[in-house]
Amino acid sequence: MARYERIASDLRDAIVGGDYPIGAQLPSEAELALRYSAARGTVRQAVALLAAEGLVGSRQGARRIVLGSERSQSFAELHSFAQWARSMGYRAGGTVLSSLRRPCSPSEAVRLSLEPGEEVLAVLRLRRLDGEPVLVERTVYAGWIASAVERLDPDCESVTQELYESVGLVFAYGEHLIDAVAAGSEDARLLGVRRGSPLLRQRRVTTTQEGRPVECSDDRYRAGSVTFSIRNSTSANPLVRRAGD
Amino acid sequence: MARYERIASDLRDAIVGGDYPIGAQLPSEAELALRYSAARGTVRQAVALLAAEGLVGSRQGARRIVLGSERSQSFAELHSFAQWARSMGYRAGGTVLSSLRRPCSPSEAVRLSLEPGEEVLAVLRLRRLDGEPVLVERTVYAGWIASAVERLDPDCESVTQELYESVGLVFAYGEHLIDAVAAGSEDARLLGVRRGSPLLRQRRVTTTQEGRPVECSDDRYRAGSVTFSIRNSTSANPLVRRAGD
DNA sequence: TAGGCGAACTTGTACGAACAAGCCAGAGCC
DNA sequence: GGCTCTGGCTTGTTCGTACAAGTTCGCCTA
Repeated sequence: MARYERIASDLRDAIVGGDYPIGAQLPSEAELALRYSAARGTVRQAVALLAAEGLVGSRQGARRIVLGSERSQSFAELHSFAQWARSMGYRAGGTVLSSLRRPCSPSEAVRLSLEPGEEVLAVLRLRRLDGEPVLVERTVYAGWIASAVERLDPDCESVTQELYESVGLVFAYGEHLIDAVAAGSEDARLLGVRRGSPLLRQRRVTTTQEGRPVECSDDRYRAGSVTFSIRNSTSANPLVRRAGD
Repeated sequence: MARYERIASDLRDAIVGGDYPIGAQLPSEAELALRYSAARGTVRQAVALLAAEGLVGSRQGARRIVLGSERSQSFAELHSFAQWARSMGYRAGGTVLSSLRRPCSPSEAVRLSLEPGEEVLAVLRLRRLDGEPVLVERTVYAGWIASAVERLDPDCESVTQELYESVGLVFAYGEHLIDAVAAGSEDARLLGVRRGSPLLRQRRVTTTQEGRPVECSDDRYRAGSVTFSIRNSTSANPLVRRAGD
């Protein structure tokens, strides 16, 4: 673990633990540098990490202040339903309802950087939280990873983890589009809600470390089961609003 | 404008302009440093900015790669409906439907760091995009800013901008919770949809530069009108999934 | 031909220094 | 008392250096 990560982790623990309540000031960079026997640049890397997490805010000339005290977790939680569920203390379940190879559609070709008509694997999964169905996942995998996906246990808990362990595949980058839609008849039947009732939809495309697209997915959460959360500031902010499509 | 911001802006333009298509490699830090006559550290700050925006990805040892080419805009866009609409080329409209001083509820007291029962200003606004109603905004302002809000034009386009110009108030930090809900009867009437139809809800709390809460709001978008978008990576990611509440 | 090895390249981490720019509180003035 | 102004503190920006760690690709060998 890098030095700046250690410092960041230390400060994060102090904030989460209440040593620095919301609104309080953090020690100055100079003082932290002294305390950890590190250069000021290293301390700055540490607090930049906390700022990116939305835990602290900073303005030139003034001491850094604590904005929040909730631990926010990383990419894995957003990408992997199972890992998120586990970290929250829930029991995640899942079932593959269908799995089918077919030629990709034009829009899938664009999103997955494939040739038109190239073969993809379409999988429909129902995910459960403590036994309750909360998520319908319609995922399309690029052909080159299809066979590894097909070898997975249909009731496999964490697809992400299994793919890492079996073929060393790492999901590294993702783009996510979030909006609300009405439940279709299949959604309604699977989630146990009425047709037309509100669902939170997350469409995503995930790529490897090299930037190669692996899968795109249309995930629909039962209303009330999941909320997305983000902290931002004038300087840093990755979440953007878009016109509907 | 700082040097690293100039470099970042330059690279961003090149990416958005197609000089570096998705999947392409960026020049090495050393080469960029040479090209811009800057130290490597400065170049690193620049590309870190692009990485935070999700435009490029990076791994130790390998060249940085381009992940996306869409310009993502900042905090202002997420916070201010009018500024976002303008940047997208839409005409934003808005009307204050009601404005009322009342004691704050217990939950509002917590979110706005107020004493229980302290006075707040509750405002109901309907927002339009090119004339079409797309957003119902239920905002609660802390008492200390209430009179400035009441002085605003009821049809004022950008509350954020007006408050900055009239009292110098800057919205600096925000926390946002995003989920889906069914339209209530008031929502349905105002947005022209059926009761129970899906809405995208964004609940937010905004604070000043000093970390002092200014307002909290419950915004509901008509389904299909707006999508939230985020890019993330294994290393940087502020958007998290939460259990429903 | 397939596989392994290594050298060159590239990004990550850390240090130290200097100056710029903004904030804040206390001193001093009206 | 209230206002202004200044000096010290704190964060922001930039430079330069050095080494660590990971990737890539060509070369050599079996």
